[in-house]
Amino acid sequence: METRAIRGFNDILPDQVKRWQHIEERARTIFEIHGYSEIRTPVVEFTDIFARSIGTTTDIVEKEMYTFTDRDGSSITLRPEGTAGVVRSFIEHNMYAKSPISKLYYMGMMFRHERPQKGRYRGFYQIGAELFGPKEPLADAEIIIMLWRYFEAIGISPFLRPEISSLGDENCRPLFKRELVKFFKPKRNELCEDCQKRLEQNPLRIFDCKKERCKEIAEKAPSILDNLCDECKEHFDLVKESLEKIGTPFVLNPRIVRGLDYYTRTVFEVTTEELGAQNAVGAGGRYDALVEELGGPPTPAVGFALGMERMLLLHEKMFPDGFKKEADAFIAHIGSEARNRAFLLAYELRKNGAFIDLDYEDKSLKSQLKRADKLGVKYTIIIGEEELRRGVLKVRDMRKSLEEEMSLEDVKKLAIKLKI
RNA sequence: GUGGGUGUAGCUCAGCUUGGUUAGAGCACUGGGUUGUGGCCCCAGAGGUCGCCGGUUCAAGUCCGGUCACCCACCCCA
Repeated sequence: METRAIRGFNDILPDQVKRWQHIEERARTIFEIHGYSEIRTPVVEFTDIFARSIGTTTDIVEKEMYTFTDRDGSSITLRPEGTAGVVRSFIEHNMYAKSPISKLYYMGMMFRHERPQKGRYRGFYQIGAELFGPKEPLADAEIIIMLWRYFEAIGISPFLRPEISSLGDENCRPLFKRELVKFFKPKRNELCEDCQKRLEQNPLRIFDCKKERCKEIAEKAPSILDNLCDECKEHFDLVKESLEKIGTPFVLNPRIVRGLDYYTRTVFEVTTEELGAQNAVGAGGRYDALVEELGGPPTPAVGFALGMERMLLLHEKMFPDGFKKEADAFIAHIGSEARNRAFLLAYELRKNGAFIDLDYEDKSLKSQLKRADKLGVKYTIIIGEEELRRGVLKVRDMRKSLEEEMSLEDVKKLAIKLKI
């Protein structure tokens, strides 16, 4: 048996974790000032929850889910995305009865059995937000504005292209689909094999095809944005207007097709050129029918999900220098008596909130200073036998190579010096 | 699920074309040069199932077959 992680699942090692924490911490602060609260839902749900929300004919449900039979015979699935579980929780805890509006965000691991490649893993992390209750376009706008604000806050917005569109509602979308079929039918034989299938099942997806010929044909196809019903058009116009007022950038892309079936009206996608084929960093939209479909009361909603690993790749590009918390000081000691005293001092300083490290064994002063240097500390405290006798310690400024003696007992004064 | 590329030290890689002593380099690590002072430099040391299995051969890191893993792309998506 080889000792290794399961294919497509990665360890996030200490060197990387600081960056992860930074991205997560920024999400928390930005989302919370917009009124969102974190929710943590289980990583497994009954399979049915995902099948009903994501759509039974999507690739995710058809061939990418980690589905198991539980001991009682029920079918359970590792969550392939976050919205379904949040919606389930929203319904189960009657959140709609407690408040007309619920604003929730989540972060955590998702699971899809896909072939791994750059920016795509079987176990991956998403950060997402969901806004339940308001049907007004201001809600769509706010969530997109918050999303963009977040990208700016973590510094990756220069890499990103925000695109928005509308998919219409139950009135105009079916009509548009019929229009599309009417347009593509005569050119059926020129389309690739996949697109011929899409023409039957979900003609909107032809817009997703990467084949040159299909793209060429699709270019002349009618645009959903010209075929919205009056209500949807007004809604979309108001979303755009609000974004413009705030100054949140966006470009119209009437060819956005989401991979999940539940979206209605506003949809958006944030893409990048920097990541190769997996170019979607975040995406979302409105899903006014999902809560009701999963057994809740009719509740309009809008939300998004972001790919952590993809944001991280961009963040590394933007800020290549590692994110490392540097120790405030290192304590070097000479002799076993000094070592015990150093251990005690470390404890006292840490009680004062300082980040202190030291060696546990008796090593040469040279090697201890070497380690202090590697840690990048500003100060090294030296306690030798001689210092111990005189009740002092040396504080060495590693940058300036200057040393200063201080009392071994006056920890407060020492702490103040270290935290300059 | 399909195609291509790559697997040699902790990391980045050379060696493979043309098989031949104890498989190398740089970085990192440990010790020393300084009996108590880091970085730069010098010296020494430690560290390897050459992904795995099989075949060819007197002899395989090197050639052949298979297999697994990783990466990239298709597909799909965050």
